[in-house]
Amino acid sequence: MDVLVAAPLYGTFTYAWPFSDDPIVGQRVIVPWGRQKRVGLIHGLRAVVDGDTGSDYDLKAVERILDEGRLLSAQWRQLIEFAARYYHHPLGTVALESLPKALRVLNAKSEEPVMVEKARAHADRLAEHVHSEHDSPPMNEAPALNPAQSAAVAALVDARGFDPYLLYGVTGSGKTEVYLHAIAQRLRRGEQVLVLLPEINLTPPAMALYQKRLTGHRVVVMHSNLPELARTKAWFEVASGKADVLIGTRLGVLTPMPRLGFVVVDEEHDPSYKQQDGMRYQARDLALMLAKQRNCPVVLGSATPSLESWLKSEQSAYKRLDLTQRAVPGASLPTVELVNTANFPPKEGLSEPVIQALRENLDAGRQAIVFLNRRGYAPQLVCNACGWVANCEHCSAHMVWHKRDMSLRCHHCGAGQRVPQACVCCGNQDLSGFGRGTQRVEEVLEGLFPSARVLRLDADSTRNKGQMEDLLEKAHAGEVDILVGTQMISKGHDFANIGLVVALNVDASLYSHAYRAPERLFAQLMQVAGRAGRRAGSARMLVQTRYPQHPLFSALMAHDYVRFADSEMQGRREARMPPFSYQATLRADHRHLGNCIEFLRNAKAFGEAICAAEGTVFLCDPVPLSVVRVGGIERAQMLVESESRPSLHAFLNEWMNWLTAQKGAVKWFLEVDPVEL
DNA sequence: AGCACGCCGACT
DNA sequence: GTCGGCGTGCTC
Repeated sequence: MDVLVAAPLYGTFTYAWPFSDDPIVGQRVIVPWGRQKRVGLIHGLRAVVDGDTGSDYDLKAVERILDEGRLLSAQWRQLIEFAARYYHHPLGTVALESLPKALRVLNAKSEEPVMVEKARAHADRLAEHVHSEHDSPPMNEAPALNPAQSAAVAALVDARGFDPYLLYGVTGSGKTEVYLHAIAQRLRRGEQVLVLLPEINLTPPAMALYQKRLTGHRVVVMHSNLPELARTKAWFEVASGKADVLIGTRLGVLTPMPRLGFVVVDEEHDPSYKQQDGMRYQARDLALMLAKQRNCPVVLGSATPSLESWLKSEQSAYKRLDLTQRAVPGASLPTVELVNTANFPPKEGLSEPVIQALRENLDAGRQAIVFLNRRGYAPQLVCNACGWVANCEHCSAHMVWHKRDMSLRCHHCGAGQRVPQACVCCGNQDLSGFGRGTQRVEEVLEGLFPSARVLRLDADSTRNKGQMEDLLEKAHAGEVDILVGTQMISKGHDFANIGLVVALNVDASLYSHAYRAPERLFAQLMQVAGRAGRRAGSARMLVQTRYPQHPLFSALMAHDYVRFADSEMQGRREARMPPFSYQATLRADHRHLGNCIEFLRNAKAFGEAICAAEGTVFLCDPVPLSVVRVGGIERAQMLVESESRPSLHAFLNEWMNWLTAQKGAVKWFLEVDPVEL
């Protein structure tokens, strides 16, 4: 009997089966595990004859059966197995950790947490899904579609079998309406639908909309912030096939869906689809694999598709559906103007033309957005006498000054302390902030426009539950004149009266060594531009930059994603970078950087021995991460590249054999298709 | 990952 | 004298 257990160990574990009932693959059990007990998942029924395992360990017996029947279907296991194989992560961990906590950890008192029975009973109580073309009510309050939207809906409704689509639609072109209409029709066929969104913040409004419009169908949400019972209930509802629509963040893709017939990945370009710890998967890519395995259509939607998806559509691997016009008649995209900071040096971060535009916009009685991707008051606190800078003691990073709560905070490890009264180094009391974050820009704006109502929207101002909704409500109700915020303000929210958008602090992304930075910046600027002019009336966007001649801006001014994508794609093609090559990184963490580098050097030497014959896989030299130390741990990594995905994975498989055999204090992990480089 | 064992420094 | 820091080893 082969059992999967949540441990960072590759392979299955063999146990004896002492019960008269036959074991079922996909059933949970309790197994003895060293000195403890763990939840296990039956993965194979290989019989063990008379305790003879053919190996040298003592066979232990399964202790208890947790599920009466099969909990996890073969279809679900197929996706989980693919993910574990592709991302080179232990199968037991992948399988167990994708389940709600109640289903995978043992409770001290009763071994099966009460929550499981509650959630299971809740799902059992729901009416069985009955599929009928006729009693499925029509969609409520559906606005009329324009021809491009109708064509997209028709394609998505008619699609049969595995059929990937890229819905390329400018902001405000009504992609959500396309999803809703297509989903409504597909639900009538008795299919379950998976809708992935990049962020938790986007789920409440999506949930409200989908529930309102898809009456008669059960819509549930799933994300990591959901209270444990709610998540377990949602899981059972979806896994039992009782719920029809699952709206989820990336982990939603790992939920079993027995009747799955259609998959939507909204804002497919969004970097949040990439998990950044544990199994570092790309949920968009797993959604594609899920659709392939389940032989159903999948639609990726974006106004600024990832270059990966764009290339696929150019190669006709994905069918393109274009929405080139904004859905609301009269709504237009803002005119984009560049403010050259060489000619208009900013005072306190804002240049004269920007201040002027803000004033005019206020006078016209319209709202403005000021976008800058940096929270806090100032990214550095410096001593004006000796030049000392407040640094984090655990990380190689400056502490960020948060003036509101008089604290210094490290954005890498989360450490916080009070702002010192005087310089730690020389005792001078003249300390000041260097650079500007959202809090400081908020303060500057309040000083410049004393009668304007300024509201800040970032991770700090929306920390508490419901705070985000409250602030957005204020903005929608017109109780705000200027909204200052990070990228948070650019995602999904539909403000009615925005006449001006200002983008600050964009230059670092233009010539960053992170090769995806321009792609990300372009997407952010297009997205925040899309917040303006959603209703009738013209709007402006001002971008403050020292590099107005950068080609990114000419594409932005023309609202021309295709031009941007073409030029970026050409650069990637010439440099043989993704999507024209495939990458993986090996990272090493240890208290001393030297140990990380040494480990990686050995890994490189071994790796080169593996692939010397073929020459299709290239290993780069180990390098320290740009922020070397976080939380007292130093980090280094090395990049592995190949122009052939199969070659890369064949290499990684062999390399893993060596890596898993290494003993030592250096923690390492592989990342396939890394985004941050 | 957990968890236990074991070995050294610094405390009531 | 022990409390507890974390290096090391193990899990069918």
